[in-house]
Amino acid sequence: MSESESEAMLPDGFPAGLRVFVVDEDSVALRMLQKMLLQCGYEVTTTDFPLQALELLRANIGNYDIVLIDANLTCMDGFELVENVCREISLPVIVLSTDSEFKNVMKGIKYGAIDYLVKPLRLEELKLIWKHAVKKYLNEMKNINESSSMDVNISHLTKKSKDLVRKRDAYDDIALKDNLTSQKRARVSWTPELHAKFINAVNQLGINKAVPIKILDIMDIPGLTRENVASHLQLNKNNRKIAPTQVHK
DNA sequence: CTCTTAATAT
DNA sequence: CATATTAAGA
Repeated sequence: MSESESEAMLPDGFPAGLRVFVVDEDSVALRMLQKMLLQCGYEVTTTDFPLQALELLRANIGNYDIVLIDANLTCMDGFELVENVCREISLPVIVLSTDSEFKNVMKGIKYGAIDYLVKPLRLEELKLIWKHAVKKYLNEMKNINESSSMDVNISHLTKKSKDLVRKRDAYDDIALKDNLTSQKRARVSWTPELHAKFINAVNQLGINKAVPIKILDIMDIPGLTRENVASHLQLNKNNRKIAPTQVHK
C-alpha cells in the first residue's frame, strides 16, 4: 500500500520468465498480445495457425507454463481446441475472446479453461496470469500423492511458488480481487440436464454394468471426473434405499 | 487398479 | 444442504 507509482515497472520478484504459449488467428492481435506479454517479462511463443497449436504443444511438453487461446477462430472451433488442449496437456489454459456473453464465458470454463479474458486485454490482466500457473501447480502437488510423473517443468515454478507465497501480501490488493474464474476445480453442479445425462448413461449401460468409469465415458462431459460420477452414483443409490422419512435432528 | 460403502469433511 | 474426499474391504 505504500507504492503506487511504478505501473509499467515490474515489482521486485515479479515472476518474469513465465513461459506463455499463445494461439490467435489474428496475427495483428497476436503481435499486440506478444508485446504486452513481453512487457510483463514473460517468455512468449506464438502461433497464428490454430490447427497446429495442439501439435506444437504436444511436441513441447514441459516447455510452457501456461496457454492462451483466442476462441474466435474461423479455421476450427476454438472451444474444441481449448478442450483438447486441456485434456491432453496438463497446463492452465486461458480463453481469449471479444465476446463477453456470460454463456460464452461459461463455455470456455466448461471446456476446461482456467480463466476467460475479454478482449481488449489490459496489461494488468496479463500481469496476473502467472497466478494460474502457480495455482495449478500447487493443486497438482496436493492431488498427486506420490506420483513421480511431475517433470522438470515444475521445478521452474517451484522456486517461484515459495517466493510468491511469501510475497503474497504485496500483491494482495490486485491479486486477491481478480477471482473471477480461478480457484480450485469448481464443484460439479448436478443440474437437471447433467443429471439427465447421468441417468441416460446408467440406463444405457444397464443397472449392473453402470460403473463410474463407463458412465463417465458415455456422458462425455469435459472436466467431469470419475470421482464426481462415483459420488453422484452413490448418492442416488442411497436415496433409493431410504427414500421417504428420514430420522434426523 | 477400480468399485462400493460408509463416514467424514468442505 | 450438496458434493467431495477418504478409508477399507471386495
